[in-house]
Amino acid sequence: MELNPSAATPLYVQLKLRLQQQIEEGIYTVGERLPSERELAEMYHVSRMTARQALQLLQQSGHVYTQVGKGTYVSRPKIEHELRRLTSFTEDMHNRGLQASSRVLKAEVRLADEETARRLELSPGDEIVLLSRIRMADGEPIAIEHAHLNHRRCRNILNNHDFSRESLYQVLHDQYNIRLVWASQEIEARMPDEEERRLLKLSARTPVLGLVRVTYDERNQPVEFVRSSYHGERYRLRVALYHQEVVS
Amino acid sequence: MELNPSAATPLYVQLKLRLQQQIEEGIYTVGERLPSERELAEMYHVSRMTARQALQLLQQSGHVYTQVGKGTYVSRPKIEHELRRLTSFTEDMHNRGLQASSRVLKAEVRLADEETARRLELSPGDEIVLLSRIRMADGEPIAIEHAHLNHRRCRNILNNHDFSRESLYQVLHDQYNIRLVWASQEIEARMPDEEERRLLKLSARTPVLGLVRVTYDERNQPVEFVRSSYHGERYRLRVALYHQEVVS
DNA sequence: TAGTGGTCTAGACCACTGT
DNA sequence: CAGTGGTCTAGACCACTAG
Repeated sequence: MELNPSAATPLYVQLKLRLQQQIEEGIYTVGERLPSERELAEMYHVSRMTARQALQLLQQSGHVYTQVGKGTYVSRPKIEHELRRLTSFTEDMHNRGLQASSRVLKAEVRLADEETARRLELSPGDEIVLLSRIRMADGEPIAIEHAHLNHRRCRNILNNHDFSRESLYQVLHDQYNIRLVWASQEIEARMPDEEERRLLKLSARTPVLGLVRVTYDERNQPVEFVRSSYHGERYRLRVALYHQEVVS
Repeated sequence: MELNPSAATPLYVQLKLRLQQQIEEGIYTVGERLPSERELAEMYHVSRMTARQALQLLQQSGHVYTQVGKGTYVSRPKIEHELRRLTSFTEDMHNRGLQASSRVLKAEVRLADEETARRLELSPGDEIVLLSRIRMADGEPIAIEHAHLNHRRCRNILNNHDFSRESLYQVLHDQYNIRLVWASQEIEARMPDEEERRLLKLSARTPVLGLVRVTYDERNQPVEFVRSSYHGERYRLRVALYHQEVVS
């Protein structure tokens, strides 16, 4: 029942997690009203503002919804919770219960062409890192992925890593302290070119899902520009869309 | 300079909008530090908590980012801000500078088949509304869209509306008080069937972008199940992905 | 050392919901 | 009417950052 005021995690986060756990355990069921903000404050010996912050986190994560004058209620569980997240290929396959592996096609420093420069907001001729990989699930080729990075942000990244095993996102985070926050993604259906057909072992009439993604850090600076082609019959992309904020 | 304490919009929203406007006007430029929370509180005669809430809104909308011990800084403007949002076809086309129009293929009440029942969390045989439309941009067919709704949530919706002109989302909101909050979307590349080829005027080797979307209201109850096929050469989907909250 | 954002408290008034 | 969430105040202490 008690929260730990001297712990490193804030009280409102502790309370959020506690309530989330109780919802997941069925102590509070779908549609049921949670204790009011004032009751929670009393139960857990915190101020009402702290209880309120916990409930706001729960609301943001989709576990509860509030009704003015009535109370806070448990939402129906969200399916596919992980859709919210920007995931790596490895995570994505893991979520699907498949074993991810990769083969590196190219890993080199080169000069940015016009499109890469535009997407990464560089000048043509600036140095970039190109990492091309075939992505496989349970040994079957699923996608070809060409990732372009601003070389200035990740010097020597190709020297110390084996990207047939390591995650690019993980390395960017751990070694270069680059946190990827959001991505803009364009998706199209098209017929594959000769190389794609060969590498993905596509039959004559199988299209590919073409993705172009630019990933940004917390300052909205482009970090990564990826062009990838997914096997039309073996891959289905899943995303979540949200209706945004009341304000503005 | 002054905020209006007696206005209907809360002070922190007023302040958020004020700051946002100043950022957009270039009064605060990219990378520049905003006044501190305490300074804002003094400048606008509000408490620090109120100023803080305004800054949190600005952060959530991607206009600023904070650094502990340093301050709050203006982010680089986000391109394609509208990606965040769950948009209707009409809005989508409008954003692309195209004129949207529709032709209704079917509009009827029928019994749910197995998949529709599963997606809308109904029992097979429950009544649903089926609305099938061809979507056009500047007169050219872009997509075929089959929308399925739980008939219980929107009785008589087909009697009073002309969905070749009206927006389904608008009607659900205005007349049935249904607010669509988020959607789970599956995307695939595939070859069209005979009907799709005919209706979308596809050449022999043009694939389609197949979408399956389930849209949920604030209680996470499924409202709409849509199956649509987009012309592979005339349409490119754009979405934004986010890396989710620090807290679990 | 001074200033920053992050957390937390203990109050207050408001509009809205149900009985 | 009593209870609810939404807003707002005026303080406080903390860990972190910079000069």
